[in-house]
Amino acid sequence: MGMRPLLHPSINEVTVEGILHALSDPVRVAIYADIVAQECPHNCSNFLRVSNKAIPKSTLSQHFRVLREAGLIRSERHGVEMQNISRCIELEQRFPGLIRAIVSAHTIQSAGEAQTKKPAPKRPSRRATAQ
Amino acid sequence: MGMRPLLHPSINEVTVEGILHALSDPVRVAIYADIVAQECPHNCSNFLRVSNKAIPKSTLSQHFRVLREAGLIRSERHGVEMQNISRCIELEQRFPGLIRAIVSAHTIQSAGEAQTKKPAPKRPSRRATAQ
DNA sequence: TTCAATAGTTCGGAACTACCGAACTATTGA
DNA sequence: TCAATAGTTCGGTAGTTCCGAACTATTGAA
Repeated sequence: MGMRPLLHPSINEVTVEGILHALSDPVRVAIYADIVAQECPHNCSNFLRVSNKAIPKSTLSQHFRVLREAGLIRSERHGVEMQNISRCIELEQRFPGLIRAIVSAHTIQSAGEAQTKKPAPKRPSRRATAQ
Repeated sequence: MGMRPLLHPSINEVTVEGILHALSDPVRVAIYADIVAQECPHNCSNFLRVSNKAIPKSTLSQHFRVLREAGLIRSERHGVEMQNISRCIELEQRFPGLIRAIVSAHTIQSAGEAQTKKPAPKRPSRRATAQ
């Protein structure tokens, strides 16, 4: 099966639920925060290098797809690599303050976690920690 | 099996991921927006009366539990009914601007949907509309 | 006190979603 | 043409969500 073309929703197809769902995963919100902060060319390989996490590349690929299809990022192939950029200007127009507030909340939480020194008590999480 | 006591996380156990996950469901964000807007005593029955949706009460009960365990609401039994109130003051301290931005985005989106008159193209949605 | 009504919770299974290894496509540079 | 690199798709399993049925809990009558 060939590769499907990357699909990006138009800005007014973007939903709050889609955005919140996409960013309700600790890995995805970390990826997205990185992209927004524009620390380097943003793609799967780079994320693995920067964050020293061991995430399977198939999983990472899915995460980028979720971010893309939620309207959070725009992905473009550049040679053998992918370039992912934030769509935050468009998003700011549609939902003022939303992205900023989420990224800021993520930063606050990360800072708090770093202080308490515990590896990762982060989430409500699917899998494990069930009710 | 008896009923378990309702559990509310302390404010610093509350996570961004938990909040975003809880509000990434169209029904839950609608419930929560209602609670924040303080339109009436907030509970399952009232939500069914106010929004004219037909949601099974077991599902609704789960939705309230998710909101509660994400730290978004505080639930208290009052006689035969439940009273659910927003924890927005605490939340505003922990994650400034977050709740406001999400509720505001939800309002913007709802307004847009009302205009286009389509019944409900809302979601990224589980079930149906699979990729 | 017993009973019916109301409000919400829990259980269980079906339907759905996510994760990740393996196999694949795509591009570049030797 | 071929190896290397980067990412995607597939498939199966593991986890999550939904919702009807059965349950618990509280109130207000009879």
